[in-house]
Amino acid sequence: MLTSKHQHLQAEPCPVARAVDVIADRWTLLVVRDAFDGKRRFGDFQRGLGIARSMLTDRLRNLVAAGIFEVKPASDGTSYQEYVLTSKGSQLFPLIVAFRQWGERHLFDEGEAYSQLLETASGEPLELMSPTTVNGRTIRPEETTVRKVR
Amino acid sequence: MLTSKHQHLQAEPCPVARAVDVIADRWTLLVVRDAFDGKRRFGDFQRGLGIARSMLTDRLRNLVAAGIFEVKPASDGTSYQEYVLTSKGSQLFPLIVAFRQWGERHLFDEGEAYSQLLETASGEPLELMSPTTVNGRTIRPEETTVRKVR
DNA sequence: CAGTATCCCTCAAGATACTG
DNA sequence: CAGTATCTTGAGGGATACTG
Repeated sequence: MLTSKHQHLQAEPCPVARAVDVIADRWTLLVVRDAFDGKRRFGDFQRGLGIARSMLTDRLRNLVAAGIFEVKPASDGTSYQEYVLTSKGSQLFPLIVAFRQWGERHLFDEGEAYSQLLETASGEPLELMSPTTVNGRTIRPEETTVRKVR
Repeated sequence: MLTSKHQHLQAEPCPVARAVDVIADRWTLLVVRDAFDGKRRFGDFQRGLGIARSMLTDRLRNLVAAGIFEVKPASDGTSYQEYVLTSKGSQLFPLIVAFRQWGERHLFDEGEAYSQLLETASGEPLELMSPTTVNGRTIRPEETTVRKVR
């Protein structure tokens, strides 16, 4: 059996540390990205990513164990399985969008083509996400504090 | 010299893939988190994270090379350096907040304590970030499409 | 204090072959 | 097609010692 990750961060009181421990792995994040893009089958992920089969097996297992994917019987009647996002998994959408928006802004040359995320109905790109106060005002990092433990 | 990362994703047209390639590494993300928490010195990061010195050297080097940190002379007059977020680095704030908010909601038991991010002035936690259309309406993953290349 | 230089060991990762 | 099993390589990562 392939090993899972270190896990030592799961005892941390910082939610960032725990979240990083669960999903901040290159293959894991790309699998989740593809799931938001509608992929569900082992072969869909495997071909799209060019990931080694054993790696994909490992990542899918971890994602299911983490409650991010759930396994369902294949919708086409074959005896295989589909990996679909749970509610917990779907709530990773803002995280994937945050990766995307930062990448769009900072990792492409002027005029260089990139794949874009659009609102299907309007064809418009999304608004740039930013943290806001409860009143809806955009907040800058310097205006925030971490309260150590609650 | 310690090696940098694979880099093969930097040719990808998907901004998520490129961004993942640059920053989706456990230590890298925790260093950036600490930078938002005000840390600037090698020793600050090292003690806070318990990271091996050589690992920290490698991560800081990569972060500077990626334009996320810039090196400045120490503000206390010593001959050492400080690592401060550039504008590009500061724009990772929504990403870190996305990790935090997902972690808060899904990786702590009911009533379990966690370190919280607050608006300093009001003491209030931030609003839950979510992707919106240009009109400000919250959008769900199923309402979006990736347009392959532009 | 802020790094650099080694050493060493585990594990991540790909390649390949096999199975129901 | 959807995995599992095995093998090998090299990178990730910690520990320790050294340097300006």
